[in-house]
Amino acid sequence: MSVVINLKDVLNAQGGLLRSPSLAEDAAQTLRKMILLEKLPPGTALPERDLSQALGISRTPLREAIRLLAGEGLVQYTAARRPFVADPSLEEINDCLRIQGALEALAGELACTQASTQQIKDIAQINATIIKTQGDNTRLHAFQADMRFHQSIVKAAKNPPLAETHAKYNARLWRVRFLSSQRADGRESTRREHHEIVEALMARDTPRTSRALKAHLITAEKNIALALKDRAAITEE
Amino acid sequence: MSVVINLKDVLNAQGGLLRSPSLAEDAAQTLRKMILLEKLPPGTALPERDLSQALGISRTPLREAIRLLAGEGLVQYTAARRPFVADPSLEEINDCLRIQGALEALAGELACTQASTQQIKDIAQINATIIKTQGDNTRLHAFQADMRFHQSIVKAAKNPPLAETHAKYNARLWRVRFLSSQRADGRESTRREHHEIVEALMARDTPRTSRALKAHLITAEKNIALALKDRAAITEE
DNA sequence: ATTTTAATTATGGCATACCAAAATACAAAT
DNA sequence: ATTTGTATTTTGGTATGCCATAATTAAAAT
Repeated sequence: MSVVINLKDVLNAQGGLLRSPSLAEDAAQTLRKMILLEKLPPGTALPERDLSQALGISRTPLREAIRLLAGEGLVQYTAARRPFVADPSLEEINDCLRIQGALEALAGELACTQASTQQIKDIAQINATIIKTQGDNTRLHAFQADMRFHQSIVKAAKNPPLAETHAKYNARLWRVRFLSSQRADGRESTRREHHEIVEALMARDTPRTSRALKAHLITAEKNIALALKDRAAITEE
Repeated sequence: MSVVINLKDVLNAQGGLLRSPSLAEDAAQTLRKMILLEKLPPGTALPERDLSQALGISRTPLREAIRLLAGEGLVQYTAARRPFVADPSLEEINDCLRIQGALEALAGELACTQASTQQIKDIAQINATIIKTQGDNTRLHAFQADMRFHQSIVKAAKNPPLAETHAKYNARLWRVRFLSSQRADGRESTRREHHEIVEALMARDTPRTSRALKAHLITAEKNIALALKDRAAITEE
């Protein structure tokens, strides 16, 4: 008996490259962006027929896309099972941020013992890039760099389910975090906290890393509360 | 303009009672049980046609059920998108247990400040019942009581997304935890650790509760490793 | 004018049919 | 006997149609 190794399987094992996405996954990605950029504002109804027609696909894959987003918390259902864009209260956002904080703290702890030196260097490198390009890039780019920073830490923890759950909460919090990243005042504390996280990681100091990441998420909580308050003031003019 | 309050909506808001489950949800529950009781052992292929026929439904809701289970990590897909019952390695199980540990620790911390005295009493009560009925109930009942104990703590944290994610990892770990709960030797340490958790909660001592829950999950990790080792020895006879 | 009730429409749940790609079985060649 | 090439079957992805129920509108009754 010979062991057959399929090239495609091997490639796909590495993070699902190569595999052409289904219409449902495409649609989910499209809808995700539309929700996060508030092209589909919170509370918007998502009728299957209209949406599928708008995206040029049939109801079946569109339905599946909506279920995916519901699994991420971006879409909810009414009692009559009608899907709509989730409109999380500040409380719910804070609930999610606390979870994200616990997940990142765990990731940081694991990274202290699991990460390769190269991975820690990479994390430091990403942070250096963030500082250097501060200002000249668009806000969107800066924000995405920040996401990469946190993702690289989670990745260094070498715990795939953790990465998955973390990614889910990232998606769920993307919109409000993007909102809060627009504000200039939190920038300095972000820079300082990132520095502390990198230092703690390089020292492979587990409790310090954990503390630094938790503190960072608490700061995020404060900034988001301020951003939403500002926004509410603007909206009701 | 009058504000219309729909009775059904109000009832459904309380945890989705009343709403008759869809065929997909029914099927998901059926499959969940079959997977967890190893009626569908790890690695089993889950062809849509056969399964839907076996359950007496069409492919559409069956597909949806499979996606639900995939979202919980109970089902995975091959590179060619063929679903099969997940067969987690000991490593992956431990990854999940660490996440569950972090989630429960967070829940315990939140419960210390958020839980009502009644809720903490309830938690203590559930634990008392576990101790009292130790032995005379079937192992399944004892196991379910243990689940209720942990769930009641998470519930007391008053963080719905946390409860949701915790429930997901519970589903994912159900099978191996059930397996390990069959072993008699871990029983005494479980009893002691449960006691410590309850004490810490009643004292509303945040760090102590956190520590107690983390320690409990580490014990679980050890017991599960032993249980899987035993089982492997039996299987290869 | 307001409330009830009936008719209409919109919407999600489900079943089914078709297709392309993957897996399998089988035949031929070496 | 092993490998290669080809036909067949299996399987997931997608589109579509029908149905029951919820939402909406129109009509009728008070």
